[in-house]
Amino acid sequence: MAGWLVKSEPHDWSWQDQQETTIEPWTGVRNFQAQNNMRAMKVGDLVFFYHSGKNPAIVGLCKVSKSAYPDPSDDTKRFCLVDLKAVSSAATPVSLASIKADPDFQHLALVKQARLSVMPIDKEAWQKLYKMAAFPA
DNA sequence: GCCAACGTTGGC
DNA sequence: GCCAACGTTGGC
Repeated sequence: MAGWLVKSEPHDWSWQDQQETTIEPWTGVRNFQAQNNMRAMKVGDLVFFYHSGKNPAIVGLCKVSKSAYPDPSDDTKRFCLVDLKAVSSAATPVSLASIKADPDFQHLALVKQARLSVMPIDKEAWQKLYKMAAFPA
């Protein structure tokens, strides 16, 4: 199963905000690589919700509730977005520092490409991160 | 708040 | 089509 990670700046859109809404159109992705990743998402795929900025960490788990469709607010018609739904909160947020400190995670785009805001997470890394975050069943 | 990394834009 | 300049993101 494919796993993903999306970043959000908490002052802009936080995990708190995400939980208080049912479905959130994931707008504002204006990077082709990130766009390509979003287009590869399927309904039901799970997505880590990551806070950038101060105390960067994986804080929550979302599910794709609608796969990529054109962003109606985009005049250039170049960009798509997906809808995300909050699933559960990490009992133990996984900090970027701890991810960087673990040799198993050195290949992740999160470590190697700081500026990419939507990225795939391979199965092994996903399972380990999932355990570390201790999501309630 | 600063600075490094990197993606995008635009001139040639 | 290349490359320099610029803007933005995000970690510290």
